[in-house]
Amino acid sequence: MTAEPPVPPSSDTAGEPAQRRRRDAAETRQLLLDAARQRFARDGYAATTVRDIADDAGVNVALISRYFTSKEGLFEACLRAAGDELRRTTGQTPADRVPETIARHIADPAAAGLSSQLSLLLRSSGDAGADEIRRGVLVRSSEQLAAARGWRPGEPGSDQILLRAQMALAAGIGLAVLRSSIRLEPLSSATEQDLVGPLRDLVDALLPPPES
Amino acid sequence: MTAEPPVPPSSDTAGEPAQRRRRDAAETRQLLLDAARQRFARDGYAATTVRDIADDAGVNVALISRYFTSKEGLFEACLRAAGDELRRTTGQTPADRVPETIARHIADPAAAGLSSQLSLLLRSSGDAGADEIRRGVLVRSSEQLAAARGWRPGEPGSDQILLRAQMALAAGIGLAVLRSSIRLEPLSSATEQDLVGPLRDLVDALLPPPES
DNA sequence: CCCATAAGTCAACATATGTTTACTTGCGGG
DNA sequence: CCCGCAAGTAAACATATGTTGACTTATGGG
Repeated sequence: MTAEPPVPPSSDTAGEPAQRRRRDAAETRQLLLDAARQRFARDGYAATTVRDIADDAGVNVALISRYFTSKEGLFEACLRAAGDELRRTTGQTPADRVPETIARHIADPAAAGLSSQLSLLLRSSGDAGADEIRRGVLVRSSEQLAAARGWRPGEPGSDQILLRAQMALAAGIGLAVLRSSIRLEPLSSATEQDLVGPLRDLVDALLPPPES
Repeated sequence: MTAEPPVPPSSDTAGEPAQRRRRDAAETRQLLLDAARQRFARDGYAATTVRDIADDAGVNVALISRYFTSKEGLFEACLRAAGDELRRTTGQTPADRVPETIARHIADPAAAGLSSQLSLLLRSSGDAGADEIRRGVLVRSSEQLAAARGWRPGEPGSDQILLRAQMALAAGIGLAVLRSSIRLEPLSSATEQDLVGPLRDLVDALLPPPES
């Protein structure tokens, strides 16, 4: 029924390869990962069905079990990928550019951006393994942020900074969810320009730059 | 099996009535509401089963359908209750006491506190009706907070304040979830004392008091 | 050119879950 | 005291969902 033939899409618009090789395990895996992250981030773990994900990715449901063992395994893979992505994007940000970086990535209209990675981090599957992974990602991220603002693991008054970094992280995650999942207006349609000012105030108030 | 007889609990410890009348529709309804709010806030809508809720409340599953029509209806009732509770607790807070109030209620060890009401507000059932209710609660709350800091509906530069109030709300919600659902340490075991300082910094930076 | 094998599909199954229907129980007014 | 009716219970049902195993098809080395 309306067989949708292979239709080589005559790549004219897309800058990316776009031409999907017809059978490519690695690419299929990645398609599933991307579709899953979006769904999990937006709707949560339990509300997302494996059939939804497979349909979004344009592949068969059974491949989820094949490539990721289970829905749970796919979720864990998404968390790990979010951890990598987070480390990559915020990794070499100069300490004083943190608010701009967060603002730019959170306001990113492309749904593939950091926004969905952040949202993903507060979704839980109830599974202990996944919870452990997420906790690790969050701890590492907050430590990274705290370190950029003067936190040193052992130092006495230093744990205050870590706590404040986690609060900043919480603010970023809450912001991402209220914007992209809940779609609260006017927050949801605020631009990067609108967000960067308040975000700078927020981060600087929570985490004053090391010396001034 | 192990019939758990009516066991009149010889009210010695509890300050509240505690002595449950054996058949009381209003009380049963409230028990269901409380149990549902806790579950929905902690685990999300889809991950919560009506049997979980009924068991927590100590009543039969069928009563959910009877009193709230459906799981969806119960969820909406929880959202409405959260809206009322939020208006009540933050309603008559003097504008300059906002951070303390938030800190006190978020740090509240009693799980019945504002913390779970806030967490509830980012859980979604996917139903349009529930989404509308939640959006209303969030909008009213942010407007209330914004008004305490100088926002006036029509005024030109005033929408900046509303945006910032929504960011503060997002921060509070993210904080509540990371603390109570995700249990991120050290954030999770931070006391009210630990939180009030950073929270004051956060709110004051985002929403400077009207005139200074 | 062929076919072994990896990549992908299909259909069935077991189970968990929201909801309903018929039944039982205890409370309170007459 | 007693019975009608509200409050509560138990079991069954339909469906949605994660997973599996047998089957089909394209691909690329020999």
